[in-house]
Amino acid sequence: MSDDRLSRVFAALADPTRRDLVARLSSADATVGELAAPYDVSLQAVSKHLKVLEDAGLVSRESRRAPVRLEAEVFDLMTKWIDRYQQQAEERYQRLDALLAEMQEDRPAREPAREEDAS
Amino acid sequence: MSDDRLSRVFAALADPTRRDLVARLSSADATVGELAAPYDVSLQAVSKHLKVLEDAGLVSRESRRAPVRLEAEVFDLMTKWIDRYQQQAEERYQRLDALLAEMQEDRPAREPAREEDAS
DNA sequence: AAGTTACTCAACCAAATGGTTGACAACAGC
DNA sequence: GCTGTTGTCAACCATTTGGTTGAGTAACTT
Repeated sequence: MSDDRLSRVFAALADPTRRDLVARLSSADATVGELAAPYDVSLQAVSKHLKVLEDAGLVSRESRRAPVRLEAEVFDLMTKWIDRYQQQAEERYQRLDALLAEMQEDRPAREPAREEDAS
Repeated sequence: MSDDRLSRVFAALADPTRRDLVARLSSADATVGELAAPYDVSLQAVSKHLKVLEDAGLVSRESRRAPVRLEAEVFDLMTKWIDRYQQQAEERYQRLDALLAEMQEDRPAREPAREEDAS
């Protein structure tokens, strides 16, 4: 895995267990033990998942046994990236639509309607 | 990796090369060869990256040599997930702030100011 | 101070990932 | 209908990932 910030955040959220941890932490802070309880994997496995989330900056803790807290600001990193390219793509499709519409308008003028095209 | 849709999308975007492909495709459709040109990895590697993006529903093609097209709607999947938990977390923090503010107001009434606290 | 509880570290394992090279398939152009 | 170009498939390799178990550390409790 690449180690840049955005890559770590996306990679962290690519795992359904970790997404579920984030979902639960959005309702309430919780300790590692509390977080681990619902899953049928070992506590160590959940501890590792939390480390991945922590390395991505998605969660934090003040000390070992302190409740884990969601760092929701990191979401902005993602939404900014997404919005940028989504917007760019949509603008492009709008221009394409406009172009097609323009071609539709122009054609009858340049190539007058035949019988089949007439209303 | 889990095979649910959201996992595939996040995993696909966890790689910087694939994010760059998406970024470039947001400006213009392009063939596999065109997309591969700027990178110093093999064409096969880029072809694999595109397959990952395609399996995630992020890009599509009409035929093998046709230009690759970005499917920007998939971004909505992510933003919906993100927004939901970001919003939930933020509301919770607002309630926490409100609670703290309330406690600040209440304390002087319940526990009258001692000398040190007085203005 | 000692014991329990809560968590992490370390070593290991199987499977997935990102890359390679070589052979193959499919489509344009002559 | 060949031929060259474009892209994919297959096999392989090193590294990473997500899981395990066992041992260790750190912090409450008494």
